[in-house]
Amino acid sequence: MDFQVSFNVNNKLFVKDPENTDLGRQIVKNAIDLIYTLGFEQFTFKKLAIEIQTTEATIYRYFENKHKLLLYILNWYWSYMEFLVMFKLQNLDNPEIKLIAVIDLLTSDLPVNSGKFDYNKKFLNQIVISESSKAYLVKDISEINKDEVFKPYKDLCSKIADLIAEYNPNYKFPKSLTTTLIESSHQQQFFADNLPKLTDVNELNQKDFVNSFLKDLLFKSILI
Amino acid sequence: MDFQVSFNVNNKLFVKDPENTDLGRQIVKNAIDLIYTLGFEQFTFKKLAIEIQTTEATIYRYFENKHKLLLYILNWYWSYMEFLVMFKLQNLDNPEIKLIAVIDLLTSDLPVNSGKFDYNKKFLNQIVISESSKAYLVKDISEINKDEVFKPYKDLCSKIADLIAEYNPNYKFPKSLTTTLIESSHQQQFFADNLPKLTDVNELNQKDFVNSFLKDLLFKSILI
DNA sequence: TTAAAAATGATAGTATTACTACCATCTCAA
DNA sequence: TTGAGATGGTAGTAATACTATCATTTTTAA
Repeated sequence: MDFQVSFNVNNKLFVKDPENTDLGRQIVKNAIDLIYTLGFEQFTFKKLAIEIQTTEATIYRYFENKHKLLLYILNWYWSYMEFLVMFKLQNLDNPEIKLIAVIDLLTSDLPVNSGKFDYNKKFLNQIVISESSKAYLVKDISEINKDEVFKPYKDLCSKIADLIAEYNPNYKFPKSLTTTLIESSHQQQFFADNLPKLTDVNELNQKDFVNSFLKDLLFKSILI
Repeated sequence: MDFQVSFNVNNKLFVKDPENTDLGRQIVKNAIDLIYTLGFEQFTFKKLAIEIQTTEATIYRYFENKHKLLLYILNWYWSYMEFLVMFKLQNLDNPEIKLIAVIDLLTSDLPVNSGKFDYNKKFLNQIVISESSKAYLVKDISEINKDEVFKPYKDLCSKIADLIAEYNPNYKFPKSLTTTLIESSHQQQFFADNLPKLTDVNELNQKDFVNSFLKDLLFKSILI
């Protein structure tokens, strides 16, 4: 199996499309590595410029600021995730099995190969876990929301919410349950790594623990 | 009913205890107002100093940096919340009623009066909703965790987790469910305000909506 | 093929942030 | 009344988050 996946990430997120040039792809790839290594607060365009041996000015030609760059990376992730969901669900028709597949995706690492985008998927996963809420927990959210920068996230959520509604049309909170599952999958992984007393991780590995917690939460909530 | 509540907030969080002086209390009070108004990213000690007509140097005599000040404020909140939980649960012995009382607390505004601490409770609530995850989603979490700065949060969680275990001793994820409920209560309020399509808010007001969602989630999960 | 256009590099500069240092003053308590 | 502690005021530094300008290189289109 070998194919190219490509998404059109919202063009409000960049000044110049980084997918079109070597340098652009270098910027995104190394940004992922650096944000993972330093954390978003310590990450700067200056440090990134030094890393790829260019200048700040050049990076500013691609992205207005680091917040937009983070949004770009997350949008790429959410689009890829939605693609994976579609891909995994094809040929499945039992709603329960579909939902199990979704939870499995939410709690596993991204598959490594996706064509020319050799982003470090482990790092990308960790960024989503540790930094993604910083993309929306900002004072000017209503401004940036106008540019539809949360569309891929919303699309994924609405797809999952539809599966829930399919499973149990009477359940009252399909969307809120979906966002709770997604955000909780990040939180619980973060807590399991860093503040394990806030979780019930045990001898199981973390991914399995989060997976079983989320399944329990989901299926008890939507039980018919 | 009139009484004084006082908590000893972890002394690793300040250089000089702000509760002991007028200026110290001014700093905390106005920090809450400013963080609410500007958001944590735009909030600076310089702006706070101008607001209360003092200098940056003075504020640095109380707090090492703005992250510690945020932690201080959140610790105060979590300690107060634990006090409220204890207070509300006294004389209750039905585990279900206790849990309902907890959810009600998590989804309502703080009571206005608590002695000399005339912090703006509405603002404090919003700060907890919008900024609290920034306190732990940092690269040096394991460092700051050594100073027990998350103790009040952990204590509250463990208290609630105990109630869940009391209700259903066989439920496997009392702690993870607790953190999910708390964090989800913030998230859903934030989404209801800012990205309502990610939720199922309807004609109900937001607090009622979040309240009923969380109760549904909780009691279905721990059903015996 | 050549000239124009676009992309990048190099350097510099500004305002703000996140501090630290130092000294003067003021106050309150022994 | 003296002296310790709290605060004010000023200054300074390194880093951040940009913007501007100009030179060079690369691409493209006529």
